[in-house]
Amino acid sequence: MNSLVEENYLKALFSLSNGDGEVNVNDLSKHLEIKMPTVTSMMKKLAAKKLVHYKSYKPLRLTARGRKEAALVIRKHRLTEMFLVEKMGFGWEQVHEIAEQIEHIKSPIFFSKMDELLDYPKFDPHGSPIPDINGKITGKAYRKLSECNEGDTVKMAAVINTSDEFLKFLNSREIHLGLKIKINSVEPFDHTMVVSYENHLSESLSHMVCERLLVEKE
Amino acid sequence: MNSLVEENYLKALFSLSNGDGEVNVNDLSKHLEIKMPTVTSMMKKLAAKKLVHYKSYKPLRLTARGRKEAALVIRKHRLTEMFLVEKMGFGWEQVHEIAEQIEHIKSPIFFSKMDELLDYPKFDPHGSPIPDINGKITGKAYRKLSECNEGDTVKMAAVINTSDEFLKFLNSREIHLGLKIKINSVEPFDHTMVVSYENHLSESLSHMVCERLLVEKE
DNA sequence: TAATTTTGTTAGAACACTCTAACTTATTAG
DNA sequence: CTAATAAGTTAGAGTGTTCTAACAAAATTA
Ligand SMILES: [Mn+2]
Ligand SMILES: [Mn+2]
Ligand SMILES: [Mn+2]
Ligand SMILES: [Mn+2]
Repeated sequence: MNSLVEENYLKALFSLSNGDGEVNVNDLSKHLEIKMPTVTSMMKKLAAKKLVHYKSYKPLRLTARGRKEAALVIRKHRLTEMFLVEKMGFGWEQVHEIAEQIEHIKSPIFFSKMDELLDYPKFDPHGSPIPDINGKITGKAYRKLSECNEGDTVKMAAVINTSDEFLKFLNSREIHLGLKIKINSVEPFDHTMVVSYENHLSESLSHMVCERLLVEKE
Repeated sequence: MNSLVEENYLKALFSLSNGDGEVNVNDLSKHLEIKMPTVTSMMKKLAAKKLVHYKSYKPLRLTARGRKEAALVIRKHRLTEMFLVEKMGFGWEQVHEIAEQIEHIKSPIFFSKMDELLDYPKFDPHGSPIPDINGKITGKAYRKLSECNEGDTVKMAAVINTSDEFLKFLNSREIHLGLKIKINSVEPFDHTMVVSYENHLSESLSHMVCERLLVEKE
């Protein structure tokens, strides 16, 4: 059984893993806001538990077991977020902090009950895929809104790096998952996009914003 | 802000407090399954935080602040149990262990949302009163079934010291809160009661069981 | 009352997790 | 290719929570 602290390290390792699955101590340290020596010693501990491949001065990699256990924590996090939104009436900008705590509850039945009540959801309220009970993730490859072109019509599929303020901004513009957005024009200078959707006929979205919106082509 | 561990000590102190509000280190130690020296040092820490009155070799007493903070943890515990039963479909024998963990979640809005969704419940699934947001408890004085007499008809109001096995036993006899029970006879030798209710015309309940059932006189 | 048992405290240590300071290895810039 | 910078490690310490061993006080028994 992993501790709350270990679970948070595993989750961070997982989400910082790119294509090659490598993570730098430094990046992990910054992401968790925990100093590098502390991270190093925790990596040795997780290596002893066969959850991380650790070699001095080399990038970190989760083992297959580590990846699975990380995915199961992420599963609990995302199921919780979905439950909070769908069954308790929270806004999508309110649920991350609560899920950050509830993901550590030790009670398989608690999460399987959530799963059942939600009718086995595939995505969390921010559009991120919910890993299955074996830790397998079946994620679609969405594209960033910022990479789309003038004239495209796209559908909102997910948001990246979901901070409170960003989600509140989206709320203020009535941007939500499933929304159909038409790209009217792209400013060549700063990549600001002018888009229209529903009763918003001309809304400007900065490049920062468009980088954080994942969409599907129609 | 109290830690998870401190919250568990406060809760234990509260529930071990009798009329005079005094608790022995030894009883607390046994209740928490934590050795006495550890308890002593935690009591000094809680005393430094003005949550406990501590004098060497004297019984422990919660301060007014300590009592309030304990009641607020118990509030979170009981709200959670009620939510798990009423909104998630758990049995009353399943919820205590989960609530033991969720009571430590730091998120006022999470618990106030539960309270709202449950329409401000006054009792938990075991009949224990839920303290209000100020830590005030308005508990009725029920009586033990074991103290009632032959011929009495009573209504199930609460269960004491709710263990898994005990609640499963009650389930197996279809005994639940609100149930009307008639006492047919009391065995003078061992105080076993023969009772009837609903479609159970003659059910024997040992003294141990009757000691743990709280009832209201009709 | 005196001996014994129970209850409670002190001292010292261990484990989990965190930090700063100092050092080493790897990467980047000139 | 060196010099400077960035990344990573080691050593040593601190906080929170727990333990065992030894001792002291209080309560109980004889
Ligand atoms: Mn989240
Ligand atoms: Mn977390
Ligand atoms: Mn309970
Ligand atoms: Mn608890």
